[in-house]
Amino acid sequence: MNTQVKEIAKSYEPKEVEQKWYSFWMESGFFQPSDDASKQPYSIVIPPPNVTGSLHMGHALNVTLQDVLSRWKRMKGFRVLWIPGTDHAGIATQNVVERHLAADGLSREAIGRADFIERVWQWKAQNGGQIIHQLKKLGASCDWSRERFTLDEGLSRAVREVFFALFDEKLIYRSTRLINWCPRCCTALSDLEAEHEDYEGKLTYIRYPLLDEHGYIVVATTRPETMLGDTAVAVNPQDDRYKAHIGKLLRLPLAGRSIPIIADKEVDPEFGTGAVKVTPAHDFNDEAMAKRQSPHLPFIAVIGPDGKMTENAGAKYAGLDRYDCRKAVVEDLRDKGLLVKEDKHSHAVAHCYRCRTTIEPLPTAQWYVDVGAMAKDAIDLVRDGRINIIPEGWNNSYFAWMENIKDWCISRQIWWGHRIPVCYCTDCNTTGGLSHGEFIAVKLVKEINGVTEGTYAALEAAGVGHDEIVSNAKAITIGIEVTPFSARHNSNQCPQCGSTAIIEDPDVLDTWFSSALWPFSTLGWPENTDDLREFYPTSVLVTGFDILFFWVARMIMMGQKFMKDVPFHDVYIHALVRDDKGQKMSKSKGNVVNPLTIIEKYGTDSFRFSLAAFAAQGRDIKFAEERVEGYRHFANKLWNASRFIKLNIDKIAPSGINSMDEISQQIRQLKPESLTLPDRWILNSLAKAASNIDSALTDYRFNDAASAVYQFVWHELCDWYIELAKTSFERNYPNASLTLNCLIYVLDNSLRLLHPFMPFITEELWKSFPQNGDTISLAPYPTADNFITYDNVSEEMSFVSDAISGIRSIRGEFNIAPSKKLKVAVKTSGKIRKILIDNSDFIVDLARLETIETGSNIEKKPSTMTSVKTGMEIYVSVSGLFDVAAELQRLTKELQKLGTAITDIERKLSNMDYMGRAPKAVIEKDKTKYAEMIEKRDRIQQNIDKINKLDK
RNA sequence: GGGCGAUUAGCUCAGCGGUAGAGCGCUGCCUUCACACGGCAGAAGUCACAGGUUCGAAUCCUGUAUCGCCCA
Repeated sequence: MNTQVKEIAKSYEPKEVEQKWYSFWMESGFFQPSDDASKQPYSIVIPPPNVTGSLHMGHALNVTLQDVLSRWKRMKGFRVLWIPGTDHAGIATQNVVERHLAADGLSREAIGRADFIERVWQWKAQNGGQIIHQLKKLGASCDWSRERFTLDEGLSRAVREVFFALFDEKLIYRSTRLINWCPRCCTALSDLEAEHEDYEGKLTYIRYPLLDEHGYIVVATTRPETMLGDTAVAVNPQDDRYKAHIGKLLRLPLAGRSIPIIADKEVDPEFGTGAVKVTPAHDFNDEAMAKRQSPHLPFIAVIGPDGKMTENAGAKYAGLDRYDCRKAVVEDLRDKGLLVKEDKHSHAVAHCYRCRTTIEPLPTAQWYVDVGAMAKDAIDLVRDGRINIIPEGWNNSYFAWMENIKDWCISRQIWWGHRIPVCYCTDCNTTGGLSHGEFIAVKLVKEINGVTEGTYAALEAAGVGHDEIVSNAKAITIGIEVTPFSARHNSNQCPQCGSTAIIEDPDVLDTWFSSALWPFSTLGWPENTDDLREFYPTSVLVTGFDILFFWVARMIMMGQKFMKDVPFHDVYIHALVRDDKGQKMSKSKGNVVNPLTIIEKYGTDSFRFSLAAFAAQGRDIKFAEERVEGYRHFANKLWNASRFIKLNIDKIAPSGINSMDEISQQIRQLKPESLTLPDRWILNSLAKAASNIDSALTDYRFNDAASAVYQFVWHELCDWYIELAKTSFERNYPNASLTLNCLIYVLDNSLRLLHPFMPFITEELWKSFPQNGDTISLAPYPTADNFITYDNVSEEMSFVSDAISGIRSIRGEFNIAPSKKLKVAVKTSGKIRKILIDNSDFIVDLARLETIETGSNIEKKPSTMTSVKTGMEIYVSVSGLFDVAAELQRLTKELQKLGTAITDIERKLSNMDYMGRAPKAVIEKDKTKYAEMIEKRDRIQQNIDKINKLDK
């Protein structure tokens, strides 16, 4: 088949190319897994980006790496399925929509739950597609026909199924204890969602007077306002200062009640005064301490869910914001002479990961998952190597977290999310014999029959009916006394008493609960689908370490629990992308680099290639824009290499060329002697590069793969082979068309090697040559065993390139213009001489020579410059340019360099320990090197002697 | 407080027992018929510091310093 090649522009312009090919790939369905069942499956689920999100550097890196893997495996003949999707991001999305409502003077309470949810869906329909669109801009080869959303019908079903199963096993339970509460989002958070940050605060020292005697005990606290909820002061039982006071009573200042002095071994005598106030309702340590006492200390909550002081704080403080209250308490203590001092004190404070508000630990009833047994299995899976974490340095973090895991708080007091599928009967009685209605607190959106809030029972008594309560409630709080029942079979009727006065649990599940099911819910579970059978477990999960616990650990637990198998075999954990100074990118710092801006400036391929090249294991990425620019140059280089080839097709094969596939066939069948030395050399180099790249990708060494392909394309193909090919073409060698074919073949393979990193430019170039395939994205990926290799080529080529480099060095160091043709004589003999003669055209052209002569009896002539290489002495004569002093300086410097190396190696070789203990191969290598260096040194010395004799 | 990681050329980073590497930047020469988003040549590093293990350490071990992260 003979086909003309299209014209090609002088530089690469990414924009239209990218749009064109992405549409083509999508329309052709190349991203959907092949239906050839004989192919091995390879599957990845995307870490679902937040539906409110827009593309940031972290997504870009994450998605690029997954795309590299997907495209690479697809080309290697796997049935690749990469599932995309987004998560509903409960708190974040709800916050966004609430902000919109606030702008219109509305609130979610004002419009009610059903309306609000409807509005969130509308918002999602309008804005939720942004991140997906941006992933496509990156070139992500996801199967978009399988795109999922954590709140879609199928995934919601999976969530309910898992909930019911765990509930029935009693692994999901409801309990009242301290939780991390965000007073702004007004919801409970899991431990992971409370982020600790160091904060420069104060340590306040307060006197607590003894009740029955004179004197007082001084306690130190970072939160003076919580003293209003103190129910004890604790000291270490070994602390001699306080031993005598244990068991006595104190009068709690401001509040006036009496509280005991207790002993607890966890009290650190070094902290503050060694006596600490105990506020069980507002501090996790104090809660634990309270529960260690027998009987338990009372819990007095003085701060409410809104972050304001409650009635328990006393009339004076009730209603104050917790921070205003802090000031008031300190002032009042000062007035009473009970404030000792305030010291500066740095300590960690927990913040809401969504809104940065300071967390308030509050005792509330929440739903939990008992993760103990699942965590144990999840630890074993990694320990046994059934799941590999790469790089393995993360194993320890994983184990440490898993081994100390606490039960997972999964209920959130928000509206957007998977509603917790349990119900409560308002008519049944508690174990204590009271009506459930007594323990259900309701706030109504409006006044009905004169009431706006109260217990369910009280509202009923006021004549507000069940339906009226439910449809007008803006908040319902279900007491822990009320027995829940699973909504699996029936949510309209109480299974105990048959009553239809049923209240649904008002809370929704933590978004991560649905994310934890992602690897199997996206494949169709709980249906036993073809996808599920085919693609579970998935092959690899690619993610950042920041969600190792949030997400990865929980997927492992849920996958093993419900699929009885790992969710993925490998977990590749990549770095965080920081700014060029190593700072975490954040909006508040204003150092965010927008990936889309970079893409706009440099093209998607350059950007992707940069990210892959940056992705060395076990280290954060400092994003340096100059590197992206460098890789844009690389894209342009590749473009122009293709351009060169095409221009030469017109010259060498004016009637057209065969397809790339046919050329491949032909190259493989060629006899070595029909090819030039450079032809054979580049084919060998290609084989080596392909092997390095493929094995780097196998090990997730993306940066090594990227630099190997860069090195090959630029420094072997472009710098050497294309230059050498020009000789064949310009001198009209009879086998010039074979060299042309070699070039096309090497380019074809280079494009395929590069495709996973730079999908657009490679498709554009590949499709501009005649070939049999529809798309490079399904062309076979080159691996070492695809190639014929030739013996001794690398050594033979090294003599040619040494000669060229030697002459170029002289030209460079003496600033001789490239246009000045040089006369060169090379003293050499035997095999090396033959190689130089056979390839002298290449040397003449690349070193820009007028003449070259070789021989064993060549003698240095006066005023010639010398380069000594292995097996040859090169003499360059340029009349009028010779500078004795400069030449002597140059050679002497080289001699000195060599001298140091020789001394080092002599020391080694004369060291009996080294000779006795080092491996033989190492010694042999050193000996050979030594002999070569000595020989080279002697010849340089001889040349210096000659200059001294001839030119002085 | 516990743990992890980093410290290599001006900058960003590879290398992780056998003679220090890349990209960018820098210097000189060159607008040579693919590419100036280019070519050729060149300069540039006590591999944080101090000990130790080893025939041999940037690489392994111990400690110190600085920076960063995670967990409490």
